[in-house]
Amino acid sequence: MKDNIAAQARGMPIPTPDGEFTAYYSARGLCGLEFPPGTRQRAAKAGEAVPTAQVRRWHVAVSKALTLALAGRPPEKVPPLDLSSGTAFQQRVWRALRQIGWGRTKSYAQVAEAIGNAKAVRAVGGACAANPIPVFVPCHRVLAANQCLGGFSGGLAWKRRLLASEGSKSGGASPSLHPGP
DNA sequence: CCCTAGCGGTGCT
DNA sequence: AGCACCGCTAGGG
Repeated sequence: MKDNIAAQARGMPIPTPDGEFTAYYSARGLCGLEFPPGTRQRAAKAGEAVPTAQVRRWHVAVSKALTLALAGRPPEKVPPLDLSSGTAFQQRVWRALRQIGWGRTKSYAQVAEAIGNAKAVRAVGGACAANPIPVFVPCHRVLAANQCLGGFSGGLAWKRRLLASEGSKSGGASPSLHPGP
């Protein structure tokens, strides 16, 4: 899969009230999103697309959608996501994650069941950790079985933040969770 | 509360 | 091939 253009690994900034995110694009769409620096962040996949007119258009849409999401309003339309970097298993998980609606949550076990591999619970966690596009691929909507937070590669503070913006209770039922930083 | 065993995918040797 | 990670879970001290 190399509809490679100029192999330009440049990220494009998205200023938000919560800090500056960085977005990466391929020829197929958004392929990576980084949280603002400061806390833990993931190593985003490098984008390969030069900022064509289309990429710029995507970027505007992504920026708008992200800002909306952070403001607690579900983005109505999101640009195409390029998830081709993942393994077959990861892509299956990510697709399942995208079906979890705004404000809803699932456990890792439920996601495993949803992809028809009920025992691959822990592997689902691994796939979530490898998610290149947080927020839009809502890995933050996956909680531990006891409604505890579970983990989050971008830092649990972000997971809480995202859940809060969706009106989800992040383990509110069971206060005895091991929080994070 | 803590500990353990079993689980599946991934990435490194 | 093997092996050591893990954003897990269920079951027992």
